Amino acid sequence: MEHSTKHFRKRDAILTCLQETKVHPSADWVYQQLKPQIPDLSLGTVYRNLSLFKEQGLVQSLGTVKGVERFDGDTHSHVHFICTDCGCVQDIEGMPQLPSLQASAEHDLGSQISGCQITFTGTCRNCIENNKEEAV
Amino acid sequence: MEHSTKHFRKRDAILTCLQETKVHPSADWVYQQLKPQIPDLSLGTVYRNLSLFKEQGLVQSLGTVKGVERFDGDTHSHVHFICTDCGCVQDIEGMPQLPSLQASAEHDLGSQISGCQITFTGTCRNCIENNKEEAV
DNA sequence: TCGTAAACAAGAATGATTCTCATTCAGAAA
DNA sequence: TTTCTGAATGAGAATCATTCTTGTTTACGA
Repeated sequence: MEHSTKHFRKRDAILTCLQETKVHPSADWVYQQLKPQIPDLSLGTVYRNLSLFKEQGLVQSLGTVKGVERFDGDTHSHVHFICTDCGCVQDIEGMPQLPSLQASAEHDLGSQISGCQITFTGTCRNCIENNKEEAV
Repeated sequence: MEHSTKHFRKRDAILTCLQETKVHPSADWVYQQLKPQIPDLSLGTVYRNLSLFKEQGLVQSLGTVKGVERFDGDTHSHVHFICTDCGCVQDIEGMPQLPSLQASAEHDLGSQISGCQITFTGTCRNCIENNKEEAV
């Protein structure tokens, strides 16, 4: 955090919030999260800074889940699992095939590749449990 | 096409349109495409059938590109390249690592995985060319 | 102290997608 | 054939995430 003058306090708070959570949040989640500490925060500011961070590569977008864009403050290349039921997102560790996959694609397309996004979808453990209960 | 009575003519046309193109279209693209042949087609019908096809697994969604959901009538598991400049989508063939990657993820998460989506992003050849020209 | 540019709040505007409701159609039943 | 029922649809309204606009505040250099 180089700056942190009053001028950047909100920007810094948004980035920190992104980096400290593992929920892969939406803009609105970040807003709701910070609102109590920063009552005069506006949702537009969250959106504005989020897209700024994306440009700067400080944050990556996972695309939209149920119509809402989700972000990840962890920019190292990794794989995600998205529950199509509740919309939660989890990291998948490991995946030793990743570098080779990326290399194949680059070979296929030339050097034009700048990003790679791998997403598995399905039903998370929680939702599987809940669905069982409902069925009873 | 089992049915093709007047009742299903529109539904069939939408599915056929999806399956015959390689552009990975949006709902509106499909609508614009079919409108000349089917003047009384409504955009709502395209959306309605598209989400029906998704449920039935006849069509897969690639997620949103520039805020618009894109679809693929080719449901066999393959990899996509999306140009962040013009928004075009291309298939990437090959990728022998795919089955192994999927297996790893399933091992990691249990048997809950139902889908996998791999997307590379970057700038397509056309846009690279165009950018060069603009720079002159 | 001024002037300028960035950051911001608040709320309006946009636009993709979904929903509502009245209508039409197909196929079964009478 | 006529009636009935449920699915498919058109047209347009409603929704809701995201972006844009306007006016204000802030930091900072001249």
